[in-house]
Amino acid sequence: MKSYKIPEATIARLSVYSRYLSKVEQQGLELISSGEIAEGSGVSPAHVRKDLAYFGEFGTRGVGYNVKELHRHILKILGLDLKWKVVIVGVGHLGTALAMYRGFRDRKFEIVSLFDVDESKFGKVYEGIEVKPFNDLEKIIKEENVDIGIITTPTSSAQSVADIFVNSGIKAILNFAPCVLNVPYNIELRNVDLAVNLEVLTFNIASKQKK
Amino acid sequence: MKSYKIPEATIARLSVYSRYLSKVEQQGLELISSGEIAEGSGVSPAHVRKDLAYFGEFGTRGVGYNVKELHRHILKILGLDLKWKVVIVGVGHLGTALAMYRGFRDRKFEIVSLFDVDESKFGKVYEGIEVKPFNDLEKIIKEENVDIGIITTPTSSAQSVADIFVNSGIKAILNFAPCVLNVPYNIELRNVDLAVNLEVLTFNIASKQKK
DNA sequence: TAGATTGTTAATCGATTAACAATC
DNA sequence: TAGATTGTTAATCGATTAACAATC
Repeated sequence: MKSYKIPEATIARLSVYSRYLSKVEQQGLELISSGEIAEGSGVSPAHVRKDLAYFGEFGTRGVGYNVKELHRHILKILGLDLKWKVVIVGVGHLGTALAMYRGFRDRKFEIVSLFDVDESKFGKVYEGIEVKPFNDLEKIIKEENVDIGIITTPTSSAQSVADIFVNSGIKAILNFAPCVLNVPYNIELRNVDLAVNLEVLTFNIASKQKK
Repeated sequence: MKSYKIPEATIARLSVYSRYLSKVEQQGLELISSGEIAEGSGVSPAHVRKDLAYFGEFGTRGVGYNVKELHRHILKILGLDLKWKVVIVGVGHLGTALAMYRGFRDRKFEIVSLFDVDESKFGKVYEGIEVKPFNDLEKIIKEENVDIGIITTPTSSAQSVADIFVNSGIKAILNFAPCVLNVPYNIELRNVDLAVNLEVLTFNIASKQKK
């Protein structure tokens, strides 16, 4: 693996390629070209080849890529050959939706538990995942060696959840609360702001209409 | 408004600034500097000023920005002074979560209806929003002049939902199904792939560990 | 005037794309 | 050899950042 910095957009695209390859593999196709992957993923062929080139040579010139092999390589690159333990804090609609989200379950993510402060939710089970008291969060992260924490609480609690994550030795945080979290540089943090997506669309529509 | 192309990232940041300004406005603060907005939004002060500069001059040199005024300006830029009608197709966990999502309701988005093919869901009401038969989708979009359609169906149905959206004259689509949709160039399309976010994190953790 | 902070320019940095040599 | 497609380079494009003139 080469050592220059790899764009985050490249990683996001690799994830998209892998999902498409998974579909293609199920269809029994053996060989695929960068052009076909590009079409199936909504990017350019040059993009596909460049993205892959960061990590090695996976194809055969004049021929293409072996679907199965390339798929396995990409999963390995993304760390998806490993099993990842995840907890979700905040058992609202979004939290439970994520707990049951097929896109997470199809990969090797294991959702260890859900957590909430609301006593009335304790013990509830969603698709085999139990809701536990927020007070047990730190203990369980340590015991189970949880890798990733997902925050789906209201904004007001997000930072304190993040603090507990950090103290418990979690490695990465996926935050759905629309706020800026302070975490040490060695913790991977990714914010997903659902409302931003709608607002980019309204901007685009509105600017068209103004013309 | 100047006419050179505005980066999409700028729009996404404006949305974040507006949320922070909303908070600051509630606290009763009147003046704010680019540095403070930057800190509250997790970006650099230069970024804040550059982003705003695409749209005009909203501050006073040596002084800063009037919180209320700037907030109103940004909302206007994003098209959030208007009311937007939204439908959600696919009443799974994610669909209902989005229907009830505060981040959407706090803005001026009006969720007109939810739609599903499953008869047993027809007539159910989530926070005042009724689930209607998928067959009525086209009719209602036209009748109600719906602006934005959200897709939270399984991947296999996503394209056919998009086709109906397009035929019904919807202006923008927010797609949560992990697939590439084909829509005419004049329809605004935005894909949100929740699993990609987790996979960017696993890549980052995995590459650290390999070092 | 001195201090502060914006608006804008120019420099830097990084990502995308086109093109082609390598090679099956 | 001719055709095809990768891997890689170099050119282009665009976004970020630093720096500073403008100005309150």
